[in-house]
Amino acid sequence: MPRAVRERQMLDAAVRTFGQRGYRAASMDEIAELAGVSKPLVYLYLNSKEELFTACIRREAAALIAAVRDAVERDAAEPGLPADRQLWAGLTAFFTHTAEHPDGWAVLHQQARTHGEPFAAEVAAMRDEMAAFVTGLIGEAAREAHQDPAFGDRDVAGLAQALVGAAESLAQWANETPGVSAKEAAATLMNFAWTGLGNLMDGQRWSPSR
Amino acid sequence: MPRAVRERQMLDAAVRTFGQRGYRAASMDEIAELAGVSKPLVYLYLNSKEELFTACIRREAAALIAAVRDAVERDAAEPGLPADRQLWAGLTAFFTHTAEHPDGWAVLHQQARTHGEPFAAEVAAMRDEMAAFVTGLIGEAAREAHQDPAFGDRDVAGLAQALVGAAESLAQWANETPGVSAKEAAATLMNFAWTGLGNLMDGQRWSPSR
Amino acid sequence: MPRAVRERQMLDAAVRTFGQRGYRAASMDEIAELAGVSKPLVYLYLNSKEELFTACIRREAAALIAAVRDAVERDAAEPGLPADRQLWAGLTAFFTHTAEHPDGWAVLHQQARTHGEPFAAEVAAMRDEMAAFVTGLIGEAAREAHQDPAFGDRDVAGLAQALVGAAESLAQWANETPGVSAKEAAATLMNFAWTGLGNLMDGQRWSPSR
Amino acid sequence: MPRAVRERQMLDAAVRTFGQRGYRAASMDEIAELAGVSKPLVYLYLNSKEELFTACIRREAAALIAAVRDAVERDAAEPGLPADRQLWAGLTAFFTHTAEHPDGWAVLHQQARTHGEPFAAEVAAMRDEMAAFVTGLIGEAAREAHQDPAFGDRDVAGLAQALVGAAESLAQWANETPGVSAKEAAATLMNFAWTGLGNLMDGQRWSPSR
DNA sequence: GATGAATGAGGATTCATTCAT
DNA sequence: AATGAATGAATCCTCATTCAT
Repeated sequence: MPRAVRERQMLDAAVRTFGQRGYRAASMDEIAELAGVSKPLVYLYLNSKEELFTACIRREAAALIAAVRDAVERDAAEPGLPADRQLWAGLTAFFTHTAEHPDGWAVLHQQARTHGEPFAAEVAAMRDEMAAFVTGLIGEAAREAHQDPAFGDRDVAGLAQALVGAAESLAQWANETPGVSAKEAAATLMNFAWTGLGNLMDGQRWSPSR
Repeated sequence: MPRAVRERQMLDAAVRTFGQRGYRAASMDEIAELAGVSKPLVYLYLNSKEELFTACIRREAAALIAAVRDAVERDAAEPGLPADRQLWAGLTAFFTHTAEHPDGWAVLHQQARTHGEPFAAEVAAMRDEMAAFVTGLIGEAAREAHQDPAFGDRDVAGLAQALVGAAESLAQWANETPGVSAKEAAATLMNFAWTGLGNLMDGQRWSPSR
Repeated sequence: MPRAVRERQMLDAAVRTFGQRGYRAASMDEIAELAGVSKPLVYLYLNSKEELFTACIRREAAALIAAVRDAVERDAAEPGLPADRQLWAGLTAFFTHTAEHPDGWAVLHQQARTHGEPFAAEVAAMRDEMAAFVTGLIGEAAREAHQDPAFGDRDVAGLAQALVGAAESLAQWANETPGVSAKEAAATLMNFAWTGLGNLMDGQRWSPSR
Repeated sequence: MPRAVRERQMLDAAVRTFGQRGYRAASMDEIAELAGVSKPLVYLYLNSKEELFTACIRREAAALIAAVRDAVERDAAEPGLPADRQLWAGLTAFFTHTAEHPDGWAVLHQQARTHGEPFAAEVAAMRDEMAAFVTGLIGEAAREAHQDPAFGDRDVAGLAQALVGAAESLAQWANETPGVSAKEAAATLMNFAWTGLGNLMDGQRWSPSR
């Protein structure tokens, strides 16, 4: 059996195990058994638990980003579509992908961020890529609209954080609540966020002093 | 030394260790040493790692909820304040508390949700209490504004979920990013969400078909 | 509360715990709690787990011997009763006492013999007393009947062992089998053993060469 | 070194340790060291202390039963031998085997019965097999001899229990008392029991009323 | 290319025992 | 006379990791 195939089997098994058990609770024994190979082979191909976990993070992050990017680009191919339609397409792809790959999503969202520096950096890279992506959709407009030079990168990053957090929370809620579809979750999020984002793009800001 | 004091020391040490290392990686040895007591004493008072972790979750959740509730109630004492001011007060308190207790927040947000049923339920209870709280602030108004009877409990619940999720994500981001204050995080979230909520209350909804 | 009473409560608790859990599995904590006192008091009165266990063995052994001896002596008060009637009385008392004090019996029969020298010696002392007692009933006669000087102490001890072993086995069987009374067990044992003993007293011996 | 060999070494060490120290007092560390392997290997092959102990019980019980059965069958091959000769052969084999494997016998007789349900059941099975075996030797004859229909299965079972109990107790005694041979123990038991059994088979019964 | 065999290190949990009061 | 508070030392068990083949 060619190496590439074996390696994919191992990563599949690892993602599933890490996603369900967590990094520490997942044992190399279980992963090897689930992959249908012997433990030394796992070490031969992937060197250590840490590297294996890192490989999982990278693969799942790339897959998620690709899914979102593809959807948006497919959408953007049609000319003249407004930004909200593109965001909608991306969110729908996000909710769909995470619903279809719950273990991969768990690895990224729950496990990777919870275990020290080697892994947090990997996820940070993905988050940056996502943020850059979102920035591409809303950032330019927002920054331009705001004459206020204080509205900078950090503000955009904060918005992206809020959007992702809301999306994650909704994804979990949608999974737990019977009858809530990915589309419905995406619509709820758009309802929640879009007008706010739009106002921001128009230069309006909320402030405690009214 | 009286039992109550020792117990508090242990919980402090446990929250710190769990928050930094994670549930599995935290060792009872380290917790005991940090608390300045012997391991058997930890077991005598808190029975097991699981119960110790649960006790941490409960204490931190109660403290967080109390902080938010107190802020809102202190604010509500002043008559005639609009709903957005109350939400702003609650959010500021939330971000302030999580910034001041980063380990406690890590326990609630990252660790507790990542480790199976005994703990997830504890956090879910807190989250529900939070959501119910938010619902109390925005629910009535939203429901009245919408003549559309299809806008029901589930929509309100979805919005609350999105708001809480966004807040949690921002809190995490604020903790990790140097120089982001609680007020700034709260403002970001208000910017992000409030106008959208306001529009919803006025009966406007976003839909993919424009 | 006077010391003697407290001490009895502790021994009661200890016998029950040792009998049900075994020497190693029984914890001083459980014994102290069952006795309704604090652990240091147990140590103040009985010094150590070993000494506590020894005290249990001594008390239970004395009680069992007393029960059997009393029954036989009460019987022997009536003049002219044959040896088998006395043995019958003793066996019945034995089965009755062990049935009424299962934990005490477990301590003597199962626990004490299973745990090294300090305790085995105690039980050996009781066994010797029992054997001497049985010897008093059957030994003299047997030894006299056997002109063969090779029939000595060890033969009598062997017979006592066999008798006690059969009795123990029957006691357990009687406890486990519904509807088997102490009297029935005693009768079965007499049936099993008495004629053999009688023959021995008459100088007959079985031998493989017929 | 092949697995089967290692496993036998471990069982040997375990039987010795359990037999001498008792189930609770025996430590996996000691067993592993005595077997000349590391502790994890013991767990890899035998899973847990409980399963290791169960494996010991099963192996020793099977060996003992096989020894007795072989002896009787070897004896029965010679035609025309009476029942007492077969019983004699079985008892001699029993005492010989227990004398040669004192730790195995201690495991079966003392340890296994003293420690709760998982183990007691294993020994009960062996004991039942033994009893059934004895019943096969004496049962038919006894039942036929007794016209009294009240002499039923339970009586035979009781006798078998008594015989097995006496044999076990004598084996223990023979092991502990220097200079007592297997043949001597067997002879003592035959002396003790056989004539009684014979009388029973002839329809005679002892009763307290003479 | 693949594995059966093996282990050093560490982690949760329990227990007999003591002291200061 | 009695106890609340505290611990050193084991004990069971698991896991990431490595060789020899």
